[in-house]
Amino acid sequence: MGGAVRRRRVTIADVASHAQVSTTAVSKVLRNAYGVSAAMRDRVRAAIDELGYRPHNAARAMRGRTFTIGVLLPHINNPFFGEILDGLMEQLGGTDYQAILIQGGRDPQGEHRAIDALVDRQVDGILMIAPLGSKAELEEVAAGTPTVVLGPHEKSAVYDSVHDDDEAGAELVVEHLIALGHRRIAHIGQRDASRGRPAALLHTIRERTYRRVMAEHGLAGEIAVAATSYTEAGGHAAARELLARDPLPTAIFAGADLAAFGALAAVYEAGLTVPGDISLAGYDNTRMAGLAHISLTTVDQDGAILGRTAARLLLERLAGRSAAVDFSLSPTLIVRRSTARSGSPC
Amino acid sequence: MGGAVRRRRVTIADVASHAQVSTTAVSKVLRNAYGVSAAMRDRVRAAIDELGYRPHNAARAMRGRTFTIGVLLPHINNPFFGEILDGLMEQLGGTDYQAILIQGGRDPQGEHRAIDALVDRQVDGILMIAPLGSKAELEEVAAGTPTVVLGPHEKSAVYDSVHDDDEAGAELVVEHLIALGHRRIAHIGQRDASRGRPAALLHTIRERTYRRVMAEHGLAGEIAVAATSYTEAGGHAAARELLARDPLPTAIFAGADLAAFGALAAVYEAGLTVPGDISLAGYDNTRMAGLAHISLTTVDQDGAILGRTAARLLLERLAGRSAAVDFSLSPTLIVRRSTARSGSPC
DNA sequence: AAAGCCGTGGGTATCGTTACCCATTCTGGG
DNA sequence: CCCAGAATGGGTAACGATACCCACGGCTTT
Repeated sequence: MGGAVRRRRVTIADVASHAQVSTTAVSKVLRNAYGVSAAMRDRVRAAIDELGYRPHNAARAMRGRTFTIGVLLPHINNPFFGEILDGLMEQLGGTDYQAILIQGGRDPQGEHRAIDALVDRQVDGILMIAPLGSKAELEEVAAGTPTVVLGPHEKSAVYDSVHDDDEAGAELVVEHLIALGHRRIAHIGQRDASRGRPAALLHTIRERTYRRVMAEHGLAGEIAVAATSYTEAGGHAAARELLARDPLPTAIFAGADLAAFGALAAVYEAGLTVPGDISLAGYDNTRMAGLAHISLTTVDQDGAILGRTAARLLLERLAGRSAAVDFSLSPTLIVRRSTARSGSPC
Repeated sequence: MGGAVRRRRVTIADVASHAQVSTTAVSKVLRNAYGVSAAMRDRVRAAIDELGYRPHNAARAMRGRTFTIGVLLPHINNPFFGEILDGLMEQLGGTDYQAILIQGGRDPQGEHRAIDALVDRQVDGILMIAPLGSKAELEEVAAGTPTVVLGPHEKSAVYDSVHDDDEAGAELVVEHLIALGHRRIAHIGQRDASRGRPAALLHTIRERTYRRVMAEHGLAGEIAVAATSYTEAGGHAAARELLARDPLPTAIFAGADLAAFGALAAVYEAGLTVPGDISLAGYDNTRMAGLAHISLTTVDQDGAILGRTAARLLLERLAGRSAAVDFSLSPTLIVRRSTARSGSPC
C-alpha cells in the first residue's frame, strides 16, 4: 500500500522555484530576516505549505542554529525531574526550540560522554539538571554553548544557575524534627561520585546543613549519616544500616523522597512503624509523597517553577544576554503524617 | 580564568594536515572504510588523539548518518520506562550510536510533533515507546527511518514490534483474583486519546482481556471500568469513582502500578484497608511495588529485556535487515500482600 | 535636477564530511 | 620480463541552508 517511491526531500530550492523567487528569499522568510516585502512573504509561505517543506536541521546546523536545546539529567527515574521538565516544556512551547533529553548516569564519565554528545549535535543551548561535573568542567562547556545549570549552587560568570535553597530546605526539616523532640536524627545522603568541588552539589549541601543544624542544637554527638544514593534501593540500604545501630535513631531525614520510600520499606521490614517508632522526612514533595497511605513529610520546591525559570534564562541567553544570573527559590516544609513527637505513641 | 579565545573547532582537514595525509584518508579511517593500510590508520588515529578531534555531527548528517537514535516516550514520569531505557542503554553501550529522548505527551498531536522533531534531526533510527499514533502513521515514519515500536501489538511489515504479552499478563491478574474468590472485580484503565486503531494499544488490550476473562467466568454483570490515565492522579480519581459505587468492588485491577499507587491512596482515604476490604493489583512490577510497605501484587514484564531487545532489533535494521520482526515477552505474576481471599479478614 | 538613500531581491562562497572516481604503486603469474 | 589486476591514497563535487555582499528601482532632500 502506498507507492514504494522514496521521494527526495523537499528543499529550499524546490520552494524557491515553485514560488518563482530565489533561495535567498526563501531563507529570509524562514528566518524572519530583514528585506522581504509582505507580498513576497505570503508567496513563499504558500509555496512552503503546498510542498510540505520542512527545514533540514543538519544543514542549518552547518551554518549556525539547530533550534535544539539539550537537557542533561542523571536518570529519568526520579519523578521530580518530570515536574521540572513539565515547566521547561511549557516555557518552550511557544518558541521554535525543541528540547531533547539525554541521560548522564551516576558517574562523571558517563555524564561527560552525554554532554559531549549534546555538543557534538550542535545544540543551541544546554540545560544541565543536577550535574556532577566540577565548576571548571561546566564552565568549559558553557564557554562554547549557552548553558543553564539547575541544582548545584556554585555561581559562575559564564553560566546561569537555578536552584532551590537547599540549605533552607534541609534546615526546615531538621528544625522540624528537633522541635518535635527528636534528638537521635539520622540522615540518608548520596555517596559522592563527583570530581572537583563537590561542596556545591545539592546532596552535599543537604548533608552539610543537617550536620550544622544538629551541631547548633548541641546534637553533634548524635549525627549519623548513611551515604548511598537518592533512589529506592539506596534509601532501603541506608535505612537498614541505620536501623542496625544501637540505640536506634528516632527520626530519619532522607535527602530525597525516593530514598525515603526505600527507607519506609526498611522500617516496615524491621517490624517498626512510621511515625510511631521512627519519624521519616524526605525532600522534593513528589506526587507519591502526598498520597494518603504514604503521607510523607517533605520539602516542596516546585519543580515546574524551576523548570520554567531555567528555560526562560536559556532563551534569554540565546537571545543575547551574556551577564550571568543566579536564581534561588525558597522551599517550604510540607508536614504530613510521617513525622510525630518523639516518644509519643502513634 | 582561561583564555577567552573561542577557538575554531578541529576539523578533518586539521587532522589531515597534521598527519600529512588527505582528508579522504582521514574520513576512511573514521568510517573503517576499505582502502587504508595499517600504518596509515595508526598515523591518523594518533593525529586524532593529539588534536582531540571530534566528528561534526551535522556535517555527517548532511551526507548520511548521524549515529543518533531517537527514543520517543510519552512522559518520563513512568518509572517503568526507566527500566526499558536501562536495557536500551546497555545494548547501545558498545556501539557508536547515541540515544536521545523526546517526550511525546499524552495526545497524538504532541506525539506527532515530537516524531517530526526526531525526523527533522535526521536520526538514524527511531524507537517509539507506547506510541499513540495509528498503524498508518507509524508506518509512514518507518518508511523513511528504521523504526522499532515497543508496546502496541500490531504487527507491521515495515517496522519491528517488541512487547510483552499484555493479554497473558492481564489474564494472570484477573484469574488470580477470581481464584481468590473475588467476583466484583473492577478495572482502572486509560482513557483513549489515540486516533486510528486503538485495538492494538496496550491499555486497550489489558482492559479487553479483563472484560473477556470476567465474561468467561460468568461475571459479565460485574464488569466495572473507570478509564482515566496510567498515573498516580489518574488511579486516584478512578478509584474514588469505583469506591462510590454500591455495592463496593472487592478487588481492583489497575492497568499500571502507577495507577495502583493512586488507587491505594484513595482506598486508604475511604477508610478501607488493602487487602482486608479491597484487594489491589497493578501491572509493570516497578521498584516501588516491591517495597515492603506497599507490597503490590503485579505483573512483571522485565523492562530491561524489552529495552535490550528493541535496541538490538534497531541495530540490526541499521545494519541492513529489512524483514520485520515481532518479539513477544511472556510476563509473570508476582503475588504480594495487596491481594487476599475475598471476604477473609486481613 | 542631481545626489543620496532606503527598500527589496538575488548571486554565491561557505560550513565539515562523505562517496565516487581516478592515479599511482605494488604484486604475482605467464 | 611484461602485463593484468589488486591495493592504496587522493581530488573533488555534492549535501541544504545561510549570510555577506551587490544591484536595481523609486523616493526624498537640497
